[in-house]
Amino acid sequence: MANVPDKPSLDGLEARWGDRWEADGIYRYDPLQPRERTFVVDTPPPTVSGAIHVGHVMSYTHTDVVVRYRRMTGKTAFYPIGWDDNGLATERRVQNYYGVRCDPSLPVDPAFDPDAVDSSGGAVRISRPNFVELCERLTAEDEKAFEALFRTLGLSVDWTTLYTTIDERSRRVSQKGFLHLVRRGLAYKADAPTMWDVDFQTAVAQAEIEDREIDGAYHRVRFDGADADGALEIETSRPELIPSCVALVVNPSDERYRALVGSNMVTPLFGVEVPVVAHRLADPEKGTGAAMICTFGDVTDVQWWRELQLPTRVVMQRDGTIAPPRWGESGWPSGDAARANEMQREIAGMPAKKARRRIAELLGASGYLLGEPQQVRHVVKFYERGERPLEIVSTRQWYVKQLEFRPALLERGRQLQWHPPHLRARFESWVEGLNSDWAVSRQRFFGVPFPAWYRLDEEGVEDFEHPILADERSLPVDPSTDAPDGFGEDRRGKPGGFVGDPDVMDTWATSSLSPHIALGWGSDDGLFERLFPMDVRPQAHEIIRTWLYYTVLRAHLEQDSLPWYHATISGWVLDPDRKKMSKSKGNVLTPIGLLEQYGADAVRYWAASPRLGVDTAFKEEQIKIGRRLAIKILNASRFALSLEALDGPITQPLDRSMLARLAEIVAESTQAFESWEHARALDVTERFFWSFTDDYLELVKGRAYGGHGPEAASSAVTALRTALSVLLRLFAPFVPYVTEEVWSWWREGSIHRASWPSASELDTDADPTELEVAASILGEVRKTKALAKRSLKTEVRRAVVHDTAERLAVLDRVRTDLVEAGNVAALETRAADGFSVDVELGD
RNA sequence: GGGCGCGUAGCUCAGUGGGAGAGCGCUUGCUUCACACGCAAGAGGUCGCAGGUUCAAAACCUGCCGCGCCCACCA
Repeated sequence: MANVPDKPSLDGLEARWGDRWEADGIYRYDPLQPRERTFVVDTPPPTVSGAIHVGHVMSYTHTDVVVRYRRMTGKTAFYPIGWDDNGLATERRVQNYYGVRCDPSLPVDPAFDPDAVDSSGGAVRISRPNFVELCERLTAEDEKAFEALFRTLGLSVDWTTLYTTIDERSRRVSQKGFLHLVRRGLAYKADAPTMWDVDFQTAVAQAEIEDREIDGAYHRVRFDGADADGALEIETSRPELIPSCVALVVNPSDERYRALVGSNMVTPLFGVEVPVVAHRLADPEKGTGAAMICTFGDVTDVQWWRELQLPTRVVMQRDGTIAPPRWGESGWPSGDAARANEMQREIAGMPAKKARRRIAELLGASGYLLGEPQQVRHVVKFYERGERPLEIVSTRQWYVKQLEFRPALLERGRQLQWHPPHLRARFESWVEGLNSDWAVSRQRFFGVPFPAWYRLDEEGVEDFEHPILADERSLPVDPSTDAPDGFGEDRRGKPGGFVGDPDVMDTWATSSLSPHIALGWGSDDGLFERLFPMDVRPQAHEIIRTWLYYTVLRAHLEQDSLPWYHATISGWVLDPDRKKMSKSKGNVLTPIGLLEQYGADAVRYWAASPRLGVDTAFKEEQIKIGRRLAIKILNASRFALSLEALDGPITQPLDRSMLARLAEIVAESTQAFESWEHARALDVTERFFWSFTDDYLELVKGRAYGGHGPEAASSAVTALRTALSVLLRLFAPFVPYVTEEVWSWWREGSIHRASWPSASELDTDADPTELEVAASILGEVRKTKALAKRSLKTEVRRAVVHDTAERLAVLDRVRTDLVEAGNVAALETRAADGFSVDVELGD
């Protein structure tokens, strides 16, 4: 009946079964199934410009295991796949890979050859179309690598659903979502201070900011009173911003300065009169208790500037250098405008760091710097992909409202079922800490453009207050090449004509619509309406504040709903020293070699072992164990399937007992999966499996070969095959290749479309005790042989089992198997309170 | 400063009211007719510390110590 190979092997299973599954459409979504029989996953589209590492393997395996389980319970899976290729991550990779920079002012070079770029003299500037072409070219290559990995790993995604975050569907959905927000007043354009990366020269959002500790220096600086009496000392790490100082601030309760509040002081070097103001956020404990307010040094400055309605005097330019004098001889509200301009010329064009040193010298020379600058390590905000501290500059950006929805979003967080539950706290602390609306426009190139244009008045000045929005039916549009309705392309850039919005969306503005993209929101096949909200969002914990948060926000605003019912959060894979893997540390482990060396099942076994939410140190040993398991499955199956005896009724107590125990395992595994605890499901199955091979198989081996007659043999064989069928299915979500291979030896169809085992297939009337008693006695016999350094074949002349009457009665039912497996000549029993076995070995 | 999590054998981790566990590693054996990519066995732990609750605590409570992360602050 079974077609069992002589030398079963794991080699080549990935390619063989991968092709077969694809050809047979095993993992294809079935749109005819009703929603309740569909399992819908918001698969993370990985950032293809990033390194493939073992963390991907772990988190994607976690999801795949769960999907495979659901599929076997009779559901069809909508398990899409996408690539996140849009955005700054790709641009940065293209810049480094080809040695280029995008310069939108350059015309297209039709003859541009990326392979001929000579960047030895610094990055080569190329046009925007040429740059975007390179982005597309490189991401296409990166996507191939990811697809190869995901296919080898055996992810059961439906490859017909493939999308990328820059493709036409994603652009259409992103633009449609944006237009809805604008029309409902939930997105708006504003000119306001924004966090700004001076190298990438783009706005960034709060979610993309990280703190880093860097070297700095506190400078103690004296401000003289405007009326010649009184002076105020402040401490600042950014003296180069003195020209943009608009006020000094103290705490209203600070007795030391109370008298000065309301008076004016004069900025050193620049001679500008600024008021002393009081505000609760001024901390008397910090520095001198008095601080200067600049436009803008940090977010507190912005808050002071806004709440105290201070003037604006910006000196920091978008490229991170100090602006040249721009207020003219009379423009400075300074007692000595000529000197102020002279001072600014001293630092104009310098990057902040250099200007800081120069200003410190000038302050020192004129006696305003008190003591030496004090070197400190301090924490500064950086764009997560950036290299220099963020500046705050005033720019016109699109924003999505979020501040006013904080209470509603917290409630959404409570409705969502988190696995593990405690990670909801991260979501909550993020929502509670939001300090501004979402700055969603980026001054970049490889992204989804805003479907908006601006009219030019007769002077050619843009009317930002009244954007022309694209018609939803025309999406996606590119306002840099498409003209708005009612305008010909010849009106572009002309007075009385229009210009396109030059910006692109934050990549999260697209990714936050991943359920909408995957389900084809806005297309008329009804898929979105049927399957939204999805069942589960799987992801890693570091992007709770970005991807998870933004997706919840968008679904709340657009659908007044959660985007999914569950969120499963995988931990990180740490390096063996428990350090986070990162490119800069050079400790990133790529899984490709591991997959080649150990096989996909082994790697998946390792990946599925940690629970959700737990960071785990990488251990190659765990992968070897996975391989050992896969090989064991192969060999145990070969044994069970190559026995000659025919199937027959399961009559023997040991056989029934084993199946009864297996029924418990089925129940435990099922319950674990239903509780989203895949690791426990694997653990209970694996634990049983090893005792199955070590104890049960050994106990019935002689009988199965026919040593006690055909009926006893067929009972064993049938029990073995019944158990094998169940075990293979319990293992199938974790090790899909080896289980499919074995299944194919004796069963029709794919195991991955077989039904999840149920206790009703097994003997639930029997008692698992027989197996347990037999195994424990066999263990004692083995121990005696091992301690005597004898072969396990050694005959036992006499074994005396001491145990309770109940257990001795149980023993009696499995006596034959036990005697055979232990090679026991005489097995005697004695009633006793506790369990022990006296073993007398033969010669 | 606020929050979350963790601390169990050399290592990686499971166990959440009643016997201190698994795998790896180590040690010692065993060519046993599914498997030497194997099998069997052994050694190894005051369950971070202190107090409390309980007949009973690794588990529950309180405090402390250590580690990691998140948020906030960051003059």
